[in-house]
Amino acid sequence: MKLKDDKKIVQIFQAALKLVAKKGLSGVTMGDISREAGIATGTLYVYFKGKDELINALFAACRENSVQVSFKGYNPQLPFKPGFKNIWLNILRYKLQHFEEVIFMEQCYHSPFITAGTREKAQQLSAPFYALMERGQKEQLIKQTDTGLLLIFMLGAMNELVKQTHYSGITLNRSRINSTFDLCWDALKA
Amino acid sequence: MKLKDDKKIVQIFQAALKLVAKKGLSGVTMGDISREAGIATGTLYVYFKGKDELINALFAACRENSVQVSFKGYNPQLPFKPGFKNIWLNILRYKLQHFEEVIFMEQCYHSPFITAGTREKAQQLSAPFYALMERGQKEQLIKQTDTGLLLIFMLGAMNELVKQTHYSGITLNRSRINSTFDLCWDALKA
DNA sequence: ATTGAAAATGAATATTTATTCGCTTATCTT
DNA sequence: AAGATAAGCGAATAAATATTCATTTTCAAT
Repeated sequence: MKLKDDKKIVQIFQAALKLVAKKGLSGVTMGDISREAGIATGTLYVYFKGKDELINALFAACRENSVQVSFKGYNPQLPFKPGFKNIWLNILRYKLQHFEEVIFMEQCYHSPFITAGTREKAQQLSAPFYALMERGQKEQLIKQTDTGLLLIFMLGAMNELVKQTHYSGITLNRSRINSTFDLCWDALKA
Repeated sequence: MKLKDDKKIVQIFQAALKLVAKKGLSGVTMGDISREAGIATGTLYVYFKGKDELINALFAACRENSVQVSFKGYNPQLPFKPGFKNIWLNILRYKLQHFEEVIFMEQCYHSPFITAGTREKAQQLSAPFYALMERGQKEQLIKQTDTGLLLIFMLGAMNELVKQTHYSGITLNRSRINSTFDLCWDALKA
């Protein structure tokens, strides 16, 4: 009995991400994915029931991964602002290093592939972000505006930053990253 | 001699926008579009060479329209901040009222449909936005950070705001809109 | 009213793409 | 080492989709 290879799933996911970032969700076929992953088309169907399942699985994996990485090194005992910056940097770094995931997630949101269930689960993973904002409000450090609004503002700006960085070839050196954090902090701070 | 009907092009565009916002670019077929527009599939090919041309034309039309609307009522003689808020509100209102275009543009960016030429032309239309930021900097009212960065920040946040507003059913009443403007202004102000 | 040129139609065709399946190859168990 | 079980293959098939085209309808000019 040979076992399904986890490494191969990673290969498939990476192939799909690369292709979607390059050509968009609508431009990517199962044939493209298998070729890019270096396996036969039929093999895709050993790992996933079909295209839908593949896309949903990838979507869920990306989401889980990104949330998990965001809070790496966060210690609620320490003061708010450095902790917040830590998370902000985690997110930005993640998005920069996983640009393809950013694009993939964006393209998926309005696709017929992602099921309500998958979407739901993704949403639930946002809870820690809300909690973070509430802490900042409790400590009177950030504005008493709806936390959803604050998060949208912060994450939307970051997303666009990452995308435009890629297109326009701006390099995000440390100084530019700090400038951007300052924009964000000035926006949110009480 | 019967003439091609401009109203029909609008119908086609609106059908395409509606469907893309609902199902994503990858979920929309020429058949869907013609059905939604209330015309025969073959008629689409009277107006456009094919799907590519249709998508590119719609992309260009959306972009031109949105830029044009953004500067409505802007008078460079008047002080910067109210002028800036005027434009900011124009953009926000436009995006809220034309949610489908927001989604369509987003989905297009990484699709194989949009040609380099179309993309180029869209980019050129950004010039007035850069000029606006430069004015604010000259008057020492906003941060001396790279204008591209400032714009990305502002527009990215708005885009996400509009999207999340639709999903989560937040209603953007006047007070909430003003809160969001304050976030934006605090971010940019010197 | 008649006519001609263009628009509109939608069934038929061509093309693309997802999925299946009979077969081969690899790996685990005994 | 042999047998069994599952992975891997890719050509063949099925399904979905774009595009064409022979025909009909519309409408402005005469």
